[in-house]
Formats: sequence, C-alpha cells, structure tokens
Amino acid sequence: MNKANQIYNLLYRSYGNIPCPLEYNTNFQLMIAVILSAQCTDKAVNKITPALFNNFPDAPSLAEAGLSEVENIIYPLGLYRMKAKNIILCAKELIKNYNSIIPDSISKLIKLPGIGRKSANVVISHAFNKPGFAVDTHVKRILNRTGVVDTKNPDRIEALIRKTISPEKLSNFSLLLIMHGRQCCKSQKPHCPKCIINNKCDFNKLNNLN
DNA sequence: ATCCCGAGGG
DNA sequence: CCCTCTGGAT
Repeated sequence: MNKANQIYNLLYRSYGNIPCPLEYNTNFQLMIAVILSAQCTDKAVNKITPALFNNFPDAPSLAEAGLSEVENIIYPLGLYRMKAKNIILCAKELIKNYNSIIPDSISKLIKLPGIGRKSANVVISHAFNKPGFAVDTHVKRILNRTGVVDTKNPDRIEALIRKTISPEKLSNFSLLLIMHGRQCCKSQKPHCPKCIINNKCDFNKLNNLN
C-alpha cells in the first residue's frame, strides 16, 4: 500500500470520522462560515455566526445587509473588510446566477467571491457529500513533511491525493490531517517522538527526533 | 513571535 | 511567484 493510504489508516485509527467543525443550519450558512474561516480558527467563526445568521439567515437578507453592520459582527475574525465585502457580494451573485441555491460543483463555486479552491472543496464535501479534498496550511505541511508530496502548490497536492486516495475517504483525509496538524504536527514545534505516523515521515527521519 | 481549515491581485 | 488583508489565540 502507498504511503498516503498508510497514513490515512493510521490517522483514522486514532481520530475516526471527523465531523465538520463549523456550525450551520443550511448550505448557505455553511458556505458563508467557510468563507469566514480563512486565516482564523473554526472556534472563532462559530462564536460570531449565531449573531450573523440571526440577522442575515439567507442570501436575500445578506445581499441587502449594510457593509458596516456586517463588518462589526465579523470584526474579531480578522480580514474583516475583505470578508464582509465578499460574503455580501457572494449572496448577491448567488441570487442572480443560481436562484439562491448553492451550486454543487467546484468549478461553479470558485467563481463566487471569497470562494477559492480550498473553500469549494469544503462546501461540496459537507453540503453535498461529494469527494472534496481541502488543502489548507496543515494539509500542505504534513504531506510535504512526510514526503507524500513534494510541492507547495495546493492544486497539484489536491490532484496527487485525488489519484491515490479513494473518493469516499477524501473529505475525511483532509480533516484527519488538519486535526493531526493542530494537535501534533505543528508548524513550529512538532511532537515527532509521540507522533503516530512518525515511522512514515521523512521529516522525522531527517531530524532524528525519536 | 507565530499561526489560524485563504483569496485575490500584481 | 509574491504581496496584502486582519485580529485573536497561544
């Protein structure tokens, strides 16, 4: 078995099936929460989305929202001006082009303001149960350290993993790597000696940490 | 000081 | 490829 699948099995054994960390009631709210989650923790997003969705529960209400009011609500998340502008624009385009229904393909989703490839993969996997592989900073770091891939380009990483991991495992593989990245394979001080995949990892061998 | 489930623009 | 946008958590 190839290294990617070995790593999947080891991580799955200890973390299992990981649910979507973002809290939402509708696909629209999921998409907005995903946009807001850029460069901040899911916990921070979950803290402000109740207020946001109480005022603007759907595309029509958010499309008519005042920019400064939205900015005030999402302010703690950082990048708040860009995000406020993007989620309002996104709501407007959703109404105009998709009759307020979240599109179920990556190619359509990435055309919406604030939605890039990473976010599109998150949306299709949680909203439509389609195979999505979100390459975030953790996924990129672990797959490079272990030697599963040798590129920083997220599109290439996604393509490579889609070739080696079966579709039904893709979404959870991304979540498993994120979980392991936060708990163990940290950017600065990775806990290599106690890492459950250290015998599969080039980074660990290189640093001879166990 | 560094990182957080990035995206868009140059 | 690089830079900027952003504040909060650790």
